[in-house]
Amino acid sequence: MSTIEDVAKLAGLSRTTVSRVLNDHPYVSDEKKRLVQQAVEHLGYVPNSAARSLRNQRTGIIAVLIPKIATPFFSQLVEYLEMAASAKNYQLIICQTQFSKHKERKYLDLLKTKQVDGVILTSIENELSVIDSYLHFGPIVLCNEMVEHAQIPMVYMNQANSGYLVAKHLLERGHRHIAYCSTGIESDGMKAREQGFKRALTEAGCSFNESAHFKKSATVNDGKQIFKKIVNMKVTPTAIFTGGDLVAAGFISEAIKHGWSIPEDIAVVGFDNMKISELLDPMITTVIPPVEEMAIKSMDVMYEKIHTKQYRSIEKHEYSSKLAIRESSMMNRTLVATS
Amino acid sequence: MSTIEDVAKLAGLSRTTVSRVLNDHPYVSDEKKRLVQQAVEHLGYVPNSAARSLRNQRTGIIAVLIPKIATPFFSQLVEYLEMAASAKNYQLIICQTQFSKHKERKYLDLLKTKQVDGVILTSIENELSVIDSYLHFGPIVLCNEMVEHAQIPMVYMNQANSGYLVAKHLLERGHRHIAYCSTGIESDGMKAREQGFKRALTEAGCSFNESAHFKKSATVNDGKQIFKKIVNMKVTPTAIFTGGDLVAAGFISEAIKHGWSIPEDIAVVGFDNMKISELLDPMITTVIPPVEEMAIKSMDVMYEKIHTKQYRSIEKHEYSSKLAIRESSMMNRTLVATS
DNA sequence: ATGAAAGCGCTAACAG
DNA sequence: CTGTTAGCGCTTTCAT
Repeated sequence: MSTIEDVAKLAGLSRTTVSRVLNDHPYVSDEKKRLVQQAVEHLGYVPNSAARSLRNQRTGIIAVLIPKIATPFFSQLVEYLEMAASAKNYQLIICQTQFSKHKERKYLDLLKTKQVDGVILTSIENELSVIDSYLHFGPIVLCNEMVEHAQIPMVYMNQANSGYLVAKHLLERGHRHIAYCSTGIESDGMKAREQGFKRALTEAGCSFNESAHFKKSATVNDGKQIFKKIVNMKVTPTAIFTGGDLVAAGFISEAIKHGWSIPEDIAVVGFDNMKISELLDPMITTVIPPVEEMAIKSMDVMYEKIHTKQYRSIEKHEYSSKLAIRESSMMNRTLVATS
Repeated sequence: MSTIEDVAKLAGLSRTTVSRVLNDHPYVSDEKKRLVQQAVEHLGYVPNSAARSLRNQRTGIIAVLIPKIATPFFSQLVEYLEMAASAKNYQLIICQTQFSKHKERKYLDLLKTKQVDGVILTSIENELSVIDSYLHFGPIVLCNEMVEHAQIPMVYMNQANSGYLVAKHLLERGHRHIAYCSTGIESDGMKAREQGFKRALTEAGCSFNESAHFKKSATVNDGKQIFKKIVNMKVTPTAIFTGGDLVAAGFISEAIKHGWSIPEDIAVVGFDNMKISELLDPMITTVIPPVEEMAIKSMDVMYEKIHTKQYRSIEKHEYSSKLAIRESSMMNRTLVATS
């Protein structure tokens, strides 16, 4: 492996000049430039990045902390994050926290050891104060998370609006009795989604029945269980917002197994726009989160933070999701008063 | 940010001793050890990894090259790779090649610049000779790819066996006319899958009809198209191996739309064990690739290569997939002679 | 058991 | 426009 010294010798120049050529500095004569390029070519020289990192105090690497990469939503997010990073000549280190406080802290330490120039958090396991304390060592950007008063730049989807959109859509189709499922994640974002949902109901003069509020639903199986509960309700809802496509899929599959028709017997709306939502029969109406926008913005913000070195700031970058209206909710219901 | 020098000063010792304590070297008195630990604690000192990398000529980072991370199979693979890396105290850099030769080469350069200690390739875009030339700069492990005579360690699934398993299963159910779909990827692995599939047929004295061979099928839509073609065949197959769950899903969805019953009218077998295969009605019989085993082995091999520094070697580590028999093929067909 | 000193490979003052 | 020199933070001979 040849070093800059070897190149300098071969070209009959100093390391400085070689370095200048390599880094496109001005004030180098075209002749020496050529000389250097030839020597570089000849030796197959490539600069050593550890030496560069040490000298420049930057690594060109950003860590992305994720609960589990195989979750469709997150792998999607990572895909866009990687593209955005690549466009800015950054590498991405993937860190799976597995929902562990300890792992999250361990990975945040990458900031202290200067192994990365910044950290993107896509979920938060530790107390805000813990996260906040790391801001001393480098930039952190919250992507897909929002914490009310944190002095950390945040990029997230407008969950209140998402919830509102779904409710509005169902109300417009004549539904007055709509079930709601929470994901079990108790973030500010999830609270906002619920509030947005309820606000739409209130505005429509429609009350929300807490008995139709299902908590901690995230999996296919949860969806199946919810159907079983709904079957036994005295007043069954005419629509359900499952909060996730997997839950919706499980719910629908169980419903069909029991001879129900979707959306005739009950309309279903999911969340995430997973591939599966287009493959089931009926295709599932779902919320499309602004994944690409969030990824690009997060990287932009990160880039800016790295360069201005101002890490602590209250910045909220909000993006709106869209509703993909598909078969599972595609039917107008004759208005019927339900208490 | 404090350095080892600061720690040394505060503890009233030399950098050497501090370094010895930090790296668990022998021959340090317990007293000085304590002194160092106190100083480290007091200053919140953490070693700088760029300096370490430069000095030790190792980064503790491994690059994983992947076409697209959001592909379920790959995100699954990355999940396990990250866990295996983490267990060995390595970080993973994610590189999406987007099927581009150029990007693949660019990322392989990470080996030259010594930004990573090794590269795991999960697909191959460039000529073998190109890849091979990088072995000069560091270890490369092929994970999920197999190239006949390459002197690069390989970890992969036994595709011949996978194809054989599927054909055997369908033959046992009485099928004599089975359609086959190729993925469009022309790797040795894919060829082996096809050969294994055909071998089972031959062994059963059953001939394969090339008119029932569909090429380049990878997406849901491809599956739908294939159904349309099958409908119009003079002799329709009684079973189809779609080579992928998405293709299977598309095929089934289109078939049902046309009033066909699965598996009664045609049995369907997919590949990959994607979540969707369990959610459709009927649930899809599919091949479960040994993802976790491959990930763990790849990391083991990588670890060994890094430490022995013997990068070029012919090593084939083969793992077998399993067949998840589900509804889409769960039916015996009365034996009927077909030409 | 401990320390002094060299050096990993690179870049940026500074001087000319 | 070009070269000399110092130093980023760490580990490891080599002495003692």
